[in-house]
Amino acid sequence: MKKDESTEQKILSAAKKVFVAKGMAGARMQDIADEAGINKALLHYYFRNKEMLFETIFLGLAIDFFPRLKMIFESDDTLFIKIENFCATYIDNILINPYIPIFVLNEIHQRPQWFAKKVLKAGPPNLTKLFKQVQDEVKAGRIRPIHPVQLIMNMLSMCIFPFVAKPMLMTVMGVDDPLFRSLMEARKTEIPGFIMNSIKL
Amino acid sequence: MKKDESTEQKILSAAKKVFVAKGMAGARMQDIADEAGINKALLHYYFRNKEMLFETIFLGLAIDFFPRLKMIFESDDTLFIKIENFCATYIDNILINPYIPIFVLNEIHQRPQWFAKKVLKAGPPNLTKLFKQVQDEVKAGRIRPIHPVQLIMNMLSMCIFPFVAKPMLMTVMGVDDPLFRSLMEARKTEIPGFIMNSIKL
DNA sequence: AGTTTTGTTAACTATTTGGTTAAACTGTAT
DNA sequence: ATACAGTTTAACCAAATAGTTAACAAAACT
Repeated sequence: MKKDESTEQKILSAAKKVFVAKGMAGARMQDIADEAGINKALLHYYFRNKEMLFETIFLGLAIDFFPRLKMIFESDDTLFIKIENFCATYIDNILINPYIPIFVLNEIHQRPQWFAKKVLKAGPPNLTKLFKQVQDEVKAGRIRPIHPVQLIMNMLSMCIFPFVAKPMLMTVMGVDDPLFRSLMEARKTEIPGFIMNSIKL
Repeated sequence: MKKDESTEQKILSAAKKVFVAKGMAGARMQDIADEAGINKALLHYYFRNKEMLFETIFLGLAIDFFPRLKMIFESDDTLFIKIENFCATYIDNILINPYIPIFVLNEIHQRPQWFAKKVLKAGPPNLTKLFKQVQDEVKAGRIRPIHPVQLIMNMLSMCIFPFVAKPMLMTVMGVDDPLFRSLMEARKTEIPGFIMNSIKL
């Protein structure tokens, strides 16, 4: 419970924490109330029901995130700069809240249609420009031939997956928290380097 | 409901389907009973409670999976062959049940300690040999310098992440099911190629 | 055939959980 | 002070859900 925030802010912080940790299905309204240091009825005073509170949190995360993607992907930078920018920015942001990706991806998996509807309404990042840049670089003979979707998938995978799989990787590879963090810091430049080495001719 | 299976098998199939789709917290014993075409009490006759049924399913998936990993990683093949083998085998297997990775990773995220205990008991794949191979290749000057953990993370990420993020990628990138499948088929050789290009000197 | 064991069900119980109600409290304007 | 709106709480309710019971059916055993 944080003292100096307004009740609504306390609820939002608490809900974010509980939803991200346990997911929509696993989260309990009582847990959120406890975490916020308030009565459960007060939760329903501010947010009519669990669904609305969840939607507020989930869309808050998405709304916070998509514009950053858009800015990078739809900018006028070269492909190489975009890749560097994305990896550094994305990893930096996620390091602050490492469990958001698994939460978001799992909820999307639970309700793909609901997500698709919300995303289309919000105006998703437009990838056509980025795709065209890849195709142009290929045609110009500056990079090896590769399907733009495959390239973007590779980049997204290498940036996001380690966070999604953090507990598994730590167990199976015997990595502890500080090492994980420093590996991720390193990846901000490792991944762009890895990609460049692979596609540059 | 499948007719010609034993009741226990019907339960296991149904439970796997429901747990993988909805996760432990979201799955309902009634759903599993319905899916198996039996009474809910019969579920408790075969499996004392939800926790035990879940454990059976989850460990079944892990037990089915780790040995395959071990075989590849602990074999005597060269690093390059291991990478090729892993990508092709892994993607082939996951294409059959594409939602297992997000299910498994999410449950591990919910109960990292429980998972760590189970994994240590089961004897997890030993990566030291693979790590040493990477270091040797680096020393011999056959590949660019790279931390083995980073290389393995890159490979795992590119193989697994697209399945974890399937609904999001399909929405954001405008990919449909057949295209997704063919992209994944292509990745069985694309990923090893991408990695080779990046690290080969 | 009769008896015991195993498998199956309908109906039930206990608990968890999302949500409501009505009363009490807090500050503010009259 | 008092009336009043907004805020907060304790107590409560109803639905959902995991798990139990007791009776019944089928199979295996004598």
